[in-house]
Amino acid sequence: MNEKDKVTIYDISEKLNISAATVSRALNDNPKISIKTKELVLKTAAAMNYKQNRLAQALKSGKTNNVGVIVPYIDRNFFSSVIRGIEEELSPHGYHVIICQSHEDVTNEITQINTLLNTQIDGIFMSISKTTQDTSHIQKVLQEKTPLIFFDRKKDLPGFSSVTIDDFNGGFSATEHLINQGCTKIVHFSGDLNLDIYKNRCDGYMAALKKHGLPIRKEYIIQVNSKIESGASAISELWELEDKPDAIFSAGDYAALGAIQELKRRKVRIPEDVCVVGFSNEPFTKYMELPMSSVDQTPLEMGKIAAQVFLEQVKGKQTLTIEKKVVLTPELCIRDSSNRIGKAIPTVA
Amino acid sequence: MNEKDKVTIYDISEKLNISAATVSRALNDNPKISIKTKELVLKTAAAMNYKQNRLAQALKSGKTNNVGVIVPYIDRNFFSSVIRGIEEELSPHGYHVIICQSHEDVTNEITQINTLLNTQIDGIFMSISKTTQDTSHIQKVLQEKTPLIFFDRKKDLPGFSSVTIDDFNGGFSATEHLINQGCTKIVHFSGDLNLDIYKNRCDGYMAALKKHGLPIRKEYIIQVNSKIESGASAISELWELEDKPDAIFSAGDYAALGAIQELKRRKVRIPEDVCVVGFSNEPFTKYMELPMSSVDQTPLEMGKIAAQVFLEQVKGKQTLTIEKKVVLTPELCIRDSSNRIGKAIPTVA
DNA sequence: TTGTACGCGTTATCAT
DNA sequence: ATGATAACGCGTACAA
Repeated sequence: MNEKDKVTIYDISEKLNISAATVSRALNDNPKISIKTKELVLKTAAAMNYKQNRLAQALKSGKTNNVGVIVPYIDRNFFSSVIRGIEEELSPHGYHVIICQSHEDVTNEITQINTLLNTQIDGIFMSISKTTQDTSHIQKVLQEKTPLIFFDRKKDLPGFSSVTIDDFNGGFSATEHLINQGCTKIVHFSGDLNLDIYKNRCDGYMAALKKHGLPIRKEYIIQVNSKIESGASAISELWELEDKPDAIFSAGDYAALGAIQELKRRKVRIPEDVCVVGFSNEPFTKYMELPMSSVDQTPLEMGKIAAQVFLEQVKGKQTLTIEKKVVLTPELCIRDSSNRIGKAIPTVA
Repeated sequence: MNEKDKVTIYDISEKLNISAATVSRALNDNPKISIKTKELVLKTAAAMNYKQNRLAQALKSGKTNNVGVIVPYIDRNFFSSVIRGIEEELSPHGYHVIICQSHEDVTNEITQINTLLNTQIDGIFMSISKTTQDTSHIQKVLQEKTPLIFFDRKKDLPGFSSVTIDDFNGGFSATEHLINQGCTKIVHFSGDLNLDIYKNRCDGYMAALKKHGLPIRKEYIIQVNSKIESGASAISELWELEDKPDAIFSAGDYAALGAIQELKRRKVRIPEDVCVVGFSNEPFTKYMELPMSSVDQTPLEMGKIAAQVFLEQVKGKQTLTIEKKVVLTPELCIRDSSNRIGKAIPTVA
């Protein structure tokens, strides 16, 4: 009873002395078929261990039921959470999720979009890499009438939907929270300003300062990367200044962590002397020596909503260029690193 | 210049007044073709923005260049790291990685294997769910002559390759390390013993005790899940005992974290009174109040090696049932939570 | 070196 | 209700 070769609808049509077309109809709930033969087909199909070849189906229909997701790195908590959201929303609809990593390199991004297109995926989800400037490779996707949905890191291009968080709001509320804690000299660790998300967080930061009548000081805005060391050395730099800051709002959690480590090394008290707020709400933030405040980007929800946008898009195919921009509100998680309430605020010497 | 419909080899054969076969040959570096026409085809193909339809190719060849990965949850650091390893090793060879989540439920696992098989993937990588007992759905994969490679959580079945870590060794060395710190009353938080990995860690623990002449006490082996609360309540239970332990070796980091939190609440000093070692080396362990010792499972490497095993398997197709078992050695990362000796030494990432 | 013809497994159109 | 046939896009024996 070994089935070495796949059984096709022809095998079963032969066995039943009917045509392959009828078999196909039976398998696809086609109304134009008698219940008798339908049941017969279904039964023997099961008996013969028949499996639909979705490849052939796909070639015929032009739909693969596969989508591609392009992210910088899949093992970054934020991205894997978004992917989880996408997968969980899409798999009940029969879609499979293919993952690609750009390693923050446009070159990879380009080839991945191309090979993804070649495999005839039904849609692409993508967070652009830091090095993506030119967008011609993305524009090309539009011509293939393949839906591409940006999440988190997007480019503002006509014809593309996106799901992002309100990074301006995130930066604004984090900064305002620090002001409410009594901080007035607030430093911002900014990320790569080529990415809108970091630009917006920075804008939000500045807007909050402005609203509260605080000066925007150039030397208080420092470009860092997402490494711990980067945050630490930024602190070293800052502590050379005459006028030392009393708060850090970092656009990333790792830089914030590095800052905290370096501040401790310098015996600076947190949050008494300096408050710190990060961004991303990485899992480690709540388990730190001093649980760190951070802005949560609700990645799971972001993934689910991106998937929903995709589903809408493929359903209502008539409207070719649907363009939907969803903006989620981030959530500020206040923890000990920026919570002075309940702690005695020391008199400044 | 809008190309609404995909251009095929027929379109380009028409334009050049040659046969589609010749075009195909040109595109595939077939030796039986003149350099002239080959270059001509390549040039016009590029000009017409031709893209291979890998779907048709796949249907023809029986190879999709897709592999499936089935894990409980994709946003768990360990799994996303393994997947990263698989992706990075396989993508240079033209493979795409499809991800599936079992949510620790065999039912999902079964349907995922089936749909994956229907889409004609070239291979499956999988870590079984906690609830997987019966393995008939896995056995079926063998008949389809589709390679399936286990990683981390495996079932010992003939015909299947696997890449795992030596969990026995992990449990053994962690326990021995605790003994070397002077601990004699060592508790083990065990995971679900349905999974070999947890059984082996437990066996390693017991072997270390035995080797050093320490008794194996039933009340010192506690079954926990991978939640923080589970570790905390285990401590509460243990602290009811007359004879309180002086060390915890947990088969998971989250339970270990819960234990540490509860111990602190009870003013138990770590590592002076109780040493703690976890398992998995989750990112948060090194950023904790007290950086936690843990056993690293080298997930990235595990993924890469699993991918290599797969590649070998599809290359040397002649040998049908190759069965390769790779066992990696885990790495004990000693940090403050179990380091009574050089306490001042800061832990390296 | 190039062209012809067929098949991969399905589904859809047209007859019957 | 069912059957024959074409077509999806490609690769490849076989023939020329």
